[in-house]
Parts: sequence; structure tokens; C-alpha cells
Amino acid sequence: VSEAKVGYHHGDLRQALVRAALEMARERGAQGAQAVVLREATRRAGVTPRAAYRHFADREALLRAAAQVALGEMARAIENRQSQHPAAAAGDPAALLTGVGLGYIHFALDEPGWFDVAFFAMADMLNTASPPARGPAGRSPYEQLQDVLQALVATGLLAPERFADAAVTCWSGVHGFAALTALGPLRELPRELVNAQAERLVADLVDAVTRRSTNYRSAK
Amino acid sequence: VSEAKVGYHHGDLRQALVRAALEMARERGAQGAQAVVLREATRRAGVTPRAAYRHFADREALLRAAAQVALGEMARAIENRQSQHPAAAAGDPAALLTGVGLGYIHFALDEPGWFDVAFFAMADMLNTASPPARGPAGRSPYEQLQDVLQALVATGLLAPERFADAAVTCWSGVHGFAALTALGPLRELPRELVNAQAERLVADLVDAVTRRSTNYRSAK
DNA sequence: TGTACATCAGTGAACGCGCGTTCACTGATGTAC
DNA sequence: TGTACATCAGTGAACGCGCGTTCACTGATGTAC
Repeated sequence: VSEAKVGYHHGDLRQALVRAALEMARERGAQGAQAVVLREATRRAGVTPRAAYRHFADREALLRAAAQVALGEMARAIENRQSQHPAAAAGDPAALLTGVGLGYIHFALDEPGWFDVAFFAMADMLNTASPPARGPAGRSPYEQLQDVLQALVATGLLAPERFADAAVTCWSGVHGFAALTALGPLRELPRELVNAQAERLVADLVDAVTRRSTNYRSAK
Repeated sequence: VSEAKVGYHHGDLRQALVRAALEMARERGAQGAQAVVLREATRRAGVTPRAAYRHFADREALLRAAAQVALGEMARAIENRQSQHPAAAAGDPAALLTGVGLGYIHFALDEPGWFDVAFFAMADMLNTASPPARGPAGRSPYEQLQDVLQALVATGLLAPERFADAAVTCWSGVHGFAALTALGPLRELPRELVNAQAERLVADLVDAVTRRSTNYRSAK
């Protein structure tokens, strides 16, 4: 029960519905995207179910709108983490990559429902020339990853031909860890343990990406 | 519509329901565990909805039973892949680890619905002293991973104190890749490309686990 | 070998639920003259 | 400045659906004597 409309006209019902959807996803984190229920969103907005169809073609359209907002929040979380780490803030590419990974993971741990919902927007994030969901700095999470990998290439820590593989390895690693610990079989593990393992996992990934590349460069 | 009962008594309704649940998950792979519908399982078994409650407390109990079978199938897929690779069959630990990773990933790609369902049994697989879902060789997927990591320790390729980290890194990596490509935003990628990237990802993981350890051993 | 009877595995019908979606509509808003 | 009217955003009631789950029951099975 977030907000009720004032008069007959709501003002910005569309945004109110998206906000209600995110509320539901957050509250019922373990349920993930299933928690987003169109009728309940209208209830929370203080409006008739039918009213939602003035702004969204169907339930899926509402879910996708919420997913884009959630993905933008993830981008913001990544930026925050990067700016909090001195070396990353100073522009060190390895530290920036660590920030992307830990930002991704901790967003999932802090907001498992949003993480699951954001998953729906990741497909759009990829192929389009202009992904719709970005953070304050105007970059989507995938662009943030690409940016830091690009920086690693520029500083010679990553071989250019390893760029695509590095992106897959990093994304897979942090996504898998996030899925296992935030929503999956490891979700009951004590948070401290998970935090420590997250640090080591990301360190492993950074090492794998940079060191392998060094070998490549010295061997060829 | 798999099998109809013969007479009044079914014979083995419990197993028939589990089989029907797995059928549904397989057919509607993208829907994952949601595809498992109790009423429909009874319909497929040629039986009244009420009959299911003679064998399962509720829908979740049916789902969990199906999940254990699916997890056992994953263990079998991993064994198959290991036995097909000469070096792995010969007992080479690194090749065995590659087999675990690629077996995990390809099970997800081949049977996305079962993969999603099996996820529910992974929690049981972990903590219990005797996980209920195993493959023909009597090992659960997680035990298979532990076995090969143990072999790596035995041959000196993995430092003992890195055992737990290695397990997390490997599981996260393959699980994330599987989730992204089998059910997630990368699910539309051409299968050939995915296969090639899977090979490289798993190679990266094996390297990360073994090489890091070598450094540890030589540096300390 | 035959019958009585307890046990077990299913029947058949119904329940309440909440969902997504559609109907023809009405109240509020703002623009044209 | 005031009124007519088109436009837009919502109403209110209803639909069909399929779900999980529960009721008191009945048909088949197998064991005891």
C-alpha cells in the first residue's frame, strides 16, 4: 500500500504502477519476478485493474518496465561500489573490474527480488545499440563491464583477442555466484561467509582474466 | 499424455506422477519449475487430482521428488561426458574437472527445464551427509566436483587451503554460464557459439583453479 | 479351498481463490471560439 | 471571460480459467482362519 491517487486522474499512474511492481518484487524477494502481479499493482496505486491497460499492453509490459528500472538500479549500485574504492576511483582498471563484480553480487544479495526482475531486461541490454536501462553515469551494467575490460586492454593487462572470453568468464562467474547465494541453494549461508567468498571469487576472476592474458602475450 | 493406468489400482502412481512432472518440465523448458502442475500430472497419469495426495503432501513435495530425479540425471550427464574424454577416463584430474564443468553446462543447454527443476534439489545435495540425488556411480554433482578437486589436491595442482574457494569459483562459473545461455539473456545465441564459449570458460576456470594454486605454493 | 474383513488406493464432485483481461461506460480536463 | 465539446483517464462489473486442496465415499486387494 504505497500511494493512493488524489482525484479522478492519478497524475502519473504509469510510474506509480512500476513503483508498485518494484515494491512487490522487493518484498517477496524469493519469489522473483512472479511476485509482480498486475492486479495488485493497481490495488496499491489505488486504481481499478482496468486502468493499468491504459498504460501497459499486458502484464508482461509492466514487468519489463519494472525490469528496466531494476537494471538501472544495478548500474547505480556498481557505480557506487566503484566510487567507494580508492584505487577504482583513481581509475585502476583491475580495481574497477572488482567493483563491477562485487557491485553485481551485492546488488543481488541486497535486493534479490530486483535482481531476478532485472534479469528480464538483460536481454534488451545486450543487443540494442542503445540499451534502455542505465545508471546515473549513463552506462548499463554490461557496458560497465565492457568499459573496464577495454581499460584493461588499453593498459596491456588483457590481450585484445581475449576481450570477448573475458566478458563471458566474468559475467558467468558473478552471475552464478549471485544466483547461488541470493536465490539458490546457498541462500542460507551466513552473510559474512558469503561476503568473504565473494571477495575471493572476484579476485579469482580478475586474476584469471589478467594473468591468462599475460601468458598469451608472452607466449605468442 | 504419457501413460494411462490399467485398472483401478495404478501400480506405481507415485513414479508415474514424477515422470509426468519431468515430462512437463522438459516440454516447457523455458518456464522452468513453474511448468510442473500437480493437476496436470494426475491428468497425464490418467488419475483423479485427489489421488496425488495419497503419495505427496502437496505440490511442492511432488516438485521436490522430480527435482531429485533431475539432479540424478545431471550427475549421469557429467559421468557420461567424463567417460567420453580419453584423458578424463584415464584419470587426469584437470580433464575430469573439465568434464564436470562441461557436463553441467550441456545438461542445462540440452534440458533447460530439468536444469531449472534440479536447482530445487541442490540445497538438499549440499548439507546432508547422504544427498538423495546421485548418478549411476553413486555421486551427486557436488560430490563429483569435490572428488576432482580432491584429486587435484592429491596431485599437487591445487593447494589444500584453496579447496573451498576453488569449489565456489568453479560452481559459480559454470552455473552462471548455464543460467545465462540456457534460460537467460544469452539463450538466443547460436548453439555453436555457445559451445565454443563453454569450452573456453571451463578452460579458464581450470586454469584459474590450478595456476593460482601453483603460485600460492611457489610463493609461500 | 473358501469366505469375512481390514486395509489401501483410488473416485467424483466441489470449494475458494486470484489471476489476466474485456465490456460499455462516465467523470475530469483543457482547448477553440 | 464564458461556454461547447473533443479528448483522455479512469470506473465498475464481469468473464473464463485453472489452480491447489478438501469432502465423504467406494472399489480392489490380500490376509486370517
